[in-house]
Amino acid sequence: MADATIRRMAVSARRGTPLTLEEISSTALRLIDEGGVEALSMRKLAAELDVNPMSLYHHVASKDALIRLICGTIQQRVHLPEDNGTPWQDQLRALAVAYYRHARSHPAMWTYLHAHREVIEDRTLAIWATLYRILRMAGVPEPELRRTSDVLHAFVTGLITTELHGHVPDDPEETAHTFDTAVHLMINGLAGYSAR
Amino acid sequence: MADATIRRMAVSARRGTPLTLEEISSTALRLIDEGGVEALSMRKLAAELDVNPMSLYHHVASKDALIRLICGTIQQRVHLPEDNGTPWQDQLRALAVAYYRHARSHPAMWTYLHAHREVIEDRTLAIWATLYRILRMAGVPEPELRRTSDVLHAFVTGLITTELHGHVPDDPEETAHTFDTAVHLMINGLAGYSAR
DNA sequence: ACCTGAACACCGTTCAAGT
DNA sequence: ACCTGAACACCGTTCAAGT
Repeated sequence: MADATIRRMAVSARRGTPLTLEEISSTALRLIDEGGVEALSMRKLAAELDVNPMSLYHHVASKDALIRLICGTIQQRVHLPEDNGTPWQDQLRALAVAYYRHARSHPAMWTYLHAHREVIEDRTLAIWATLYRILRMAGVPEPELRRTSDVLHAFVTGLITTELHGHVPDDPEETAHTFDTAVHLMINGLAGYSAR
Repeated sequence: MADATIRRMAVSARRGTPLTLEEISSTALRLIDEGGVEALSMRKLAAELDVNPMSLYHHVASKDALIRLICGTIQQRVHLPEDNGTPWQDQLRALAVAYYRHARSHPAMWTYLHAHREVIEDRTLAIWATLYRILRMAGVPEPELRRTSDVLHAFVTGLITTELHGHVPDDPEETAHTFDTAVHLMINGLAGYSAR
């Protein structure tokens, strides 16, 4: 009815180029980055892509499936530090920093991800391999590895969530200092293993 | 139009008794407990109370304000352990356990609360006083108190979030063990202070 | 003072129909 | 194969009207 509709019909389908899953999910992620997960609606997303809302359902089963898809691609995007031969304390810190940087790049999606952990939990994820490697260096005994890595992951997750939603507007100095305190606490806590 | 409407009109207002804020917020909390925050709708809430949806707006400014109200009452409900003269290690553990119990009583609301931390942050809350007291006993120097308590609170929050959304369906033994690991890590981490 | 119905501007999703 | 419009069953909230 509106002239937007007429224009769209005239070009057969949205500007000529066909809709792709990649295009859908990256635009959806941008909307989430800009306004939080609750700002994503299938209708707004379709408008952003200059497409009929229902066209989306030809590429994606539901809004939920779309969000899960985005969660997956985000998780693969974390850049984990390699083993560089430095002491485990340094490597643990580097891992935590990398995780924090990753969270900062898509804060809203990250928060959603960790409040709906059923979406993650893929224990084959590279993060766990890296964490295991570092904890072995720290002297954590094999049977304690899984639990210890779970706990440390939970600690860092809690820390990042707090930092992301914490002090307005954003104080890098304060964040760095808090981060230092946290890493020191974790390293101290693990020190008991290598001492024995 | 439906006979429910006719019945309601006949009794003048919903079963005779007038609507109260208490009744609204406790019913809303029940709905959230049962189906998560996303299961709360003003219209479903009104139906549950056998009232016109718009009547709610006479007691509450918006759905958001209602949720904030519930967040507040929930937070006051946490039962914090008193100083009982035992070592700080025991008291820290007791505090963490109390916090976990509290989270378990309203998991959905608790998760929402900690993913929207702008709703909390009231530093006068009793939890911070208790944490400060314990950390002073642990030998944390005064200028480090705020940051250290922030970090430990973040750690416990992350741990609880993980536990709440973790292993299906619910393994108390595993939870207890993980909890032990976490508390030991924190106590070990803090031990550096009293040693000096 | 408190409650209500109709209405507005939104949602996600189904389905039958178009090219 | 891919896209579309109309429709359905929902939302939160405003507003004028009722008691």
